[in-house]
Amino acid sequence: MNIGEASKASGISAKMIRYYESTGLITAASRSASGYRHYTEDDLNMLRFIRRGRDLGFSMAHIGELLNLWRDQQRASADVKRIARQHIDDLNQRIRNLQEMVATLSQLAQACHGDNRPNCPIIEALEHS
Amino acid sequence: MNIGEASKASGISAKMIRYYESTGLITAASRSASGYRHYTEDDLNMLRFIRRGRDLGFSMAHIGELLNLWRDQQRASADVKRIARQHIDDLNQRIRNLQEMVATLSQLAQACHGDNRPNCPIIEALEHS
DNA sequence: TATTGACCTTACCATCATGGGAAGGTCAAG
DNA sequence: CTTGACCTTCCCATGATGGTAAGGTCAATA
Repeated sequence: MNIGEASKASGISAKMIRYYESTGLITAASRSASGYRHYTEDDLNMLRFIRRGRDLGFSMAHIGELLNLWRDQQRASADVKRIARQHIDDLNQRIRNLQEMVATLSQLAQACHGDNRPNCPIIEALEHS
Repeated sequence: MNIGEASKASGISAKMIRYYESTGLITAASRSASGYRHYTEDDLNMLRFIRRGRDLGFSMAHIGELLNLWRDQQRASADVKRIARQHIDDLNQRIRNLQEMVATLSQLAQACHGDNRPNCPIIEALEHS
């Protein structure tokens, strides 16, 4: 199938499929006589694998590692688990950061009258915290 | 004071101070005869205002709006509150997304033996979910 | 058969906020 | 007068994605 169909079937834009190829994340697709990329069912499975990894927030670098492990029938599941755990830790750190921001901002917003007057604890907090 | 001192005092890199100037977020600093940027205490307060906004996760666009409101003595606190609330909603949405990823990944990681064998529910989930 | 419209190709530019580095000018202390 | 710390502008890179432009291909239809 051509790249458009592969894009629809995998949920990855044609643009990104070409980009993944250019960065070496995926091997170059075979080409028709006229230069059109051609994708097999196996290629499609790989693209879906990538999309699911992205949906779980893995970076391209991590997805590259996971793809290698996927292809390696002799892999140790410990290696996969290590990458996943590392990613979970990273996600949790980001969540904590965001939650701290929300906590601070919520307090300030609650204390703000939100009317026509200029006095505002949010602005004050930004002025000197 | 010069840009290096302003950078240390505000916690914003000299690089970013120049960038903020180039994008119009802040007005161009005055210059010495030899072209060095010069910063007053007022400038410093503005830079600190920006850094605190960044610490709270506001985008540059939002910080621009907040700066305008800060300078506007006739501002309505409702405008500030609206921006803050909007940002809180955005942060909460991002938190929910990340939490969903963590939930899925944690389940998978827990089910993964993490040993020398290749069988791995994480890889399986990426294969076909 | 000629045209049309949907598809494909590459190549370049933009995002957002930030850092790195090069090439060169300025300043103050020794 | 030299040295080292600072400053200037300019260009490039990031990560993952989208946009657009200029041009080639393909299949169906008039």
